[in-house]
Amino acid sequence: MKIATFNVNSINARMENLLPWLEKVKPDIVLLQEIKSEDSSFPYFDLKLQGYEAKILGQKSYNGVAILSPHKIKIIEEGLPDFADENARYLEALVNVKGEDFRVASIYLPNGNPPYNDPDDTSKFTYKLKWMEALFRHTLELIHQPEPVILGGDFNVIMTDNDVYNPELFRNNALFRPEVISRLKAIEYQGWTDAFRALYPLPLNGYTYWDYAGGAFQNDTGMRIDYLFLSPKAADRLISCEVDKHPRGQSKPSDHTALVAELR
DNA sequence: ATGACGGTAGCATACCGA
Repeated sequence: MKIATFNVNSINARMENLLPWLEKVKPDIVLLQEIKSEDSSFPYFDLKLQGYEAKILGQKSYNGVAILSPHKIKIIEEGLPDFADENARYLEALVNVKGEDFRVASIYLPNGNPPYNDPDDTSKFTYKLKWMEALFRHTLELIHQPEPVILGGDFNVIMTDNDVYNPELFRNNALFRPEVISRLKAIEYQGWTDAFRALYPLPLNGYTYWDYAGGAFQNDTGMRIDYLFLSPKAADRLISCEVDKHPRGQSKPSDHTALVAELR
């Protein structure tokens, strides 16, 4: 069973990049973030031609998450339970792969940095912390589910100094603040396994994002902010987990790339 | 110190992003 997470930074702008990647990698489940589209503009037909059914929690212009699979997808949650959110950032489903149910969530955690025109505005950071606390409460339930559970997405958190090309430059950034790192660690401590780090200990670079500006991809000045977290039943079956840098090097790429794991 | 670069809405430029 192959599962991937990929922040595509607009699905409609990314189809020429995404479709060849699906064709080559053939994942059983794909968790997408930042689709930046709603039902009326989502490319259901072109994905179906590639063999993929799609379920989405859409939003115009910003955010939006989706789950793709050639197998049957049953939506369980649209948005985090018991959390009023005006943004489309959480979608949970059961996907039946070859007779077995997997519970998966596509997560687009808030960025949390202030708008450029108002650096003292902390409202986005407060929202990020609240969002993480709501996620903590829900993952506490999820880890006890009978199916293997995979949480995947763009978590917008840099966990350690080894996960960013220049830690000092980001020390005060909302992706790297101690309040945010401690909240993601608290979720991990519930018993989730960071699939990439379980197989590739520090300090190996597992960057999943490189800024469009300044030749960041060519210079490998990136950060590791996309994750696949596995419940114990899923972690016991982990075979591989790789950052697939290929789509990031193609024309018209997303600024993120895909993270792919295989479970036996 | 700042911006780079890219997407969307909608038609000039503002907002968002990591």
